Amino acid sequence: MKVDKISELTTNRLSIYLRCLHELAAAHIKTTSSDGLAKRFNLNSAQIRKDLAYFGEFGVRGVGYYVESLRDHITKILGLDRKHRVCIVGAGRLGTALADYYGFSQTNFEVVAMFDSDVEKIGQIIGSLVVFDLKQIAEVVAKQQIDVAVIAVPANHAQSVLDEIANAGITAVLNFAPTPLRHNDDLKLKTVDLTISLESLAFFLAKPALENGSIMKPIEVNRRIIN
Amino acid sequence: MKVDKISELTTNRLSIYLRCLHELAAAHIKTTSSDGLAKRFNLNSAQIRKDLAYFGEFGVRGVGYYVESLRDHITKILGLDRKHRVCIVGAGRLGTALADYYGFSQTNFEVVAMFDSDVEKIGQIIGSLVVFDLKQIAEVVAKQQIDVAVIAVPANHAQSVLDEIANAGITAVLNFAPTPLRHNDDLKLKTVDLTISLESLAFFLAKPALENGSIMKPIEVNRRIIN
DNA sequence: TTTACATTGTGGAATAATTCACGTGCTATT
DNA sequence: AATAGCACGTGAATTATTCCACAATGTAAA
Repeated sequence: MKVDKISELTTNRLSIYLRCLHELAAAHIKTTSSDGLAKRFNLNSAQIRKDLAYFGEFGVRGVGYYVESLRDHITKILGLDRKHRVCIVGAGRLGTALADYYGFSQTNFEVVAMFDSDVEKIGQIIGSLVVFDLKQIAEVVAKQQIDVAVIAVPANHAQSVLDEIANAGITAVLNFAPTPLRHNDDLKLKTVDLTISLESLAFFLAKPALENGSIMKPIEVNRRIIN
Repeated sequence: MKVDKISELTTNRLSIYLRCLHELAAAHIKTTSSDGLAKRFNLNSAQIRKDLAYFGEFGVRGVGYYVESLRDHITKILGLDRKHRVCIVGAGRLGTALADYYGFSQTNFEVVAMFDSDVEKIGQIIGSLVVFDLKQIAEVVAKQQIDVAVIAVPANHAQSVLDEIANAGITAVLNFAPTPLRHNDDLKLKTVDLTISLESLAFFLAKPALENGSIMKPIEVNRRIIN
């Protein structure tokens, strides 16, 4: 199959498939099928086959996919076959919570440094990490070979923090500050905006019940997993 | 304009516009235009006009949009003109960080209760909140008039927690557990999956540099804000 | 009042994403 | 070895989303 660019929707789904494959492998299940996976996630099976086919022919007709083999392929595709070294900028509540977020260590991400500009916080020890002065970021990033940064500072500081991160040579950033950020094209910025998520719930609550279908429709289990 | 269903992409953008309108209003700016907004977010101006037009004709031709009036309209559309009462299930690191997350209080969301099943945590005081036993959720939700729940428990407990939340009558849930969850159609579930976000960064880092365009292209400022 | 100008609201084109549907190739059984 | 059955891989159809382009409609100035 030929494609110029892989959609982020596709790579997001690969993450989901991968997690499922880990579970199947742990349960000693040897093979699975696009249909089997699709049912778990309430996705279309053709979509799963297509997502995978962008990267190669991993399946066997009449059989499906070998769980361990597919898991290894996706792991490689997503670049999870090597360790990623992460720093967190912002040693507040959110930053410290993220510092020992289980999900990070789960998949080859390791938080190796924290930064802050607040003199009260610099030097503090959080978990097993010392909080560095943000001014030192370039040197620490170089020495520690950090390749991913997390922004966990208030919105009004996020742009300058991002600039410093970019300056330090980091090209992959996960941002929790609810604000638009400017950046060069060679830096990948992923923003997790909790405010938007919350407000989309509020919109749902604001809609008249009829529109939501909660009154008219009979009880029904929905297996939708991706919002 | 006539539409059956508003896309979530549209409502997410409304949140973004709203935040910007708050800033403009704070700066005493009276009017703005779809083009002015579009430039801030690197969006197409027609898209902004269309997003707004789904809900009414808020603009004035030749002038643009009155900042305060548009802000008020969007606030109402998103259901942010009334308080939402939030509970957080899971009093671990993430849950407690979320409990006093500034962004919540920013837009009419108030965290009014926390729950956990761990006897060590029940009864603890976090900020100004006591951690309740999850078993009590139905009665607390009713008494406190809670309408939004946040799931901040490990993935393996998330499904049963969601079931209890749904049972308690809550219909809007923000989920941080990285796992697919089953639910009825009359419940709105929004999942924030940090693992997927991280892995999409890893994919970017894994791609050969040429594909990313970092070598071939001249320096250029990208104003992209939505990933 | 007329004219010049700015910006909306929107039909329709273009692009992107999902789903259908079917030929292909592999396995298993007889 | 032949046949049946299953599930992949993928071109084509459908659906969703974004963007273009322009008539409509407002303001402001002469």
